Amino acid sequence: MPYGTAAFAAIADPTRRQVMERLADGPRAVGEIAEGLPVSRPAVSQHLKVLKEAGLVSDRQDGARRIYSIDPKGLGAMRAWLDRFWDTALAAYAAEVERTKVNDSGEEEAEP
Amino acid sequence: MPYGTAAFAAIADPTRRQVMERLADGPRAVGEIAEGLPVSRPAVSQHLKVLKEAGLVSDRQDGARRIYSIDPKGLGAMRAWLDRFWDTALAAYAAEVERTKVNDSGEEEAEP
DNA sequence: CGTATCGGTAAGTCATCGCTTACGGTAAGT
DNA sequence: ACTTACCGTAAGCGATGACTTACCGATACG
Repeated sequence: MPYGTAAFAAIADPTRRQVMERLADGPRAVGEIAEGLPVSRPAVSQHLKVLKEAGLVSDRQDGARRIYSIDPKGLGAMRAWLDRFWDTALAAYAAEVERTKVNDSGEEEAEP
Repeated sequence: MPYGTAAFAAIADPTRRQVMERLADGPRAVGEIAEGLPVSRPAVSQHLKVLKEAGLVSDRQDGARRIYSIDPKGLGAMRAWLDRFWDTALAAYAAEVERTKVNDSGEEEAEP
């Protein structure tokens, strides 16, 4: 799975997650996204480039401005990975809880 | 949300995701996890420390060995964040698709 | 007891990342 | 055409991170 790798690395950065949350409200231009963020506008541009290459956002030209939107494709890949993982992990955890519960019930094996 | 931050940073690393996938099959000792991975055993120990602090794994002592298991708590936090985000993002995307479709249908505004 | 296995920690190195300032190129307004 | 707004890119810097080898405490085993 060489695709989802970029997405996970992309959302690892807090600033990038802030950008994503702003985009969740709807499409925004770069300047609007950068306004209020604690970093400069060029930094936001670089973050948007990373997010785009990860398949998490898409962009469209609108005159002199550039509008960025969420691209559900990348998000879907991440969710798929998590879900595939989630099932087996939960099963293993349930089995582990069961095992621990048996041991806690007062069984000992060798040394009294 | 200062909690999920650590989890996202943790699974951003490919080696750490490999560790998680091995743990998905069931609890494992450190040596077993490290075997076959392209990094040294101390490196795996450091990765496990990060995963533990992120709430993604938990550990239990078994004699001289230390058994690690998946902790669904951290995974749940990530899923929650993604899901909360997923809904609004999809809605925004649907609206955006609608908007684009209207423009694609052959409307022009000013310059012929 | 002595010896071996298991695994966490310390110290140091090398690459990568996120940020800044400076610049250039395109589109819109006058 | 001149100017202004908008935004991507280049260059450089400081910080963080992943890895290695070396070391050490703790637990089983003879």
